[in-house]
Amino acid sequence: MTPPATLEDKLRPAWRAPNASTRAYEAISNMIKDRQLRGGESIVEKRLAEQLGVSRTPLREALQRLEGEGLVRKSANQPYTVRQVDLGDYLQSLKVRQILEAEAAALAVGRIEAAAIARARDAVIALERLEPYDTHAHWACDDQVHGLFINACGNAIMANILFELRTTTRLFEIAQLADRLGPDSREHLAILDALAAGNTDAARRATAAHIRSLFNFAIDLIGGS
Amino acid sequence: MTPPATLEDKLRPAWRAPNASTRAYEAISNMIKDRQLRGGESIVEKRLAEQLGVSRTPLREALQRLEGEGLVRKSANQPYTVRQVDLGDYLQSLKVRQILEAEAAALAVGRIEAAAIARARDAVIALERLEPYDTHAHWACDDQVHGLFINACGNAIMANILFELRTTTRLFEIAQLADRLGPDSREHLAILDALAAGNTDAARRATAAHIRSLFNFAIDLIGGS
DNA sequence: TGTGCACGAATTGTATACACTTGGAATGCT
DNA sequence: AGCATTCCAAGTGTATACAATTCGTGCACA
Repeated sequence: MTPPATLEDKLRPAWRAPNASTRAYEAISNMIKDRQLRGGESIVEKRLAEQLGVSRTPLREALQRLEGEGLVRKSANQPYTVRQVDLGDYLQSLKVRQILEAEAAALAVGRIEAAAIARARDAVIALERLEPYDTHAHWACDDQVHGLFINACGNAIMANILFELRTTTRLFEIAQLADRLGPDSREHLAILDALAAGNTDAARRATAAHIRSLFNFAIDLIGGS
Repeated sequence: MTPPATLEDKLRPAWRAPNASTRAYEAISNMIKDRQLRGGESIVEKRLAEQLGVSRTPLREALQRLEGEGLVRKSANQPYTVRQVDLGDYLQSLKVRQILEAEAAALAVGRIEAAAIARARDAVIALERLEPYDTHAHWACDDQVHGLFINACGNAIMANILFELRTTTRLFEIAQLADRLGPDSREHLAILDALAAGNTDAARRATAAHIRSLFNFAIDLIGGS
């Protein structure tokens, strides 16, 4: 019954219908990032499986992958729970990011096309002018800027670690994210400037300063409330 | 049929017979670290499941956990393969370790009991005098020294990342590990000295130097062969 | 009323059957 | 011979049935 290899088949070498466990993985990952599943919430396998239209087997595979990435947690004979990133976790993650991302930015100097930097700069400016403010766009812009030098740092191991760290820091429930629009934009532009100028040390400093700024913002927010 | 909670039950709150997937996980993890499963080797699920006395379901759970830790890899519809850490991966991991572990050592200063440092020092010296040389003991000593400050750095996120990085660097097939006995011992003692002296900067420098030494050792080994 | 225990529904853990995919050997064609 | 095609065996992906565990509920008893 398998149809002979048609032109179409050869045109999509990578896409191919993703299997059930991958579908579940992506769906749950998005549900967590979009806060449809909130931190601390426990996941009932049968219910979620039916909701996603897969059986429990691929669902559990997806959850295990997510556990490896730190998005959910589990202990024996207990249900999976969506990871709750508390202030302590958040600050610790930021500390590691400060160290590693600063170095990634330094390593990326001279390895990024000028056009890519320009595009990121445009995205930052567009975000600032976007009306009304949009959380999703904020994250997307953040991804573009940070991804720019993280992926160009030439160290895939470092890039992977930073990818996961950024995923979990994003889980931290930050109510006043909109207040970060101004600082983020300014600091992102400073990083992009340093990268464009080919200044290794400035890139390192600007990135460290940006993350230190996030750190202080969180402390002020909690401490001052 | 459940027997009433006996004294024994209350005495072992944490041990409890581990479930099948945990057993499989630990068994496979050890098989990989002991090189019973060699890098690049592909894993046939049914065969390994029977070998371990579990069904494929918990076996696959174990493999997924191991994939999250980077010990095995997999692409769709392909068998799991034991991760082969090539020179590039090894050097990249070391680069990240150099940055992070140096910082962990610095953070750990003043947070470790003097007795624990003394014990680690004894272990280093005992290893050097051990006759005949034993690979397993070498790793155990390495774990003790590095674990000492990694676990004391006060940042669980950083500690986890370093734990996994150390696991994968250990996978790199280094034939001449015995040749590292001298340098490792010397450098480990330097780190312990700095920790004992409460010298933050010295701890950072000694740790960075140690990992740089591993880096150069690998390059010389490959380049000079 | 409070405490402990037993029972049971709900949920997680495991085994197994079966569907789908892959890789390769055998086959046929040019 | 060389190349493409077909088919089969081996292996991975998924569903589902069942076993084991957990946790709440209600009862018994002090």
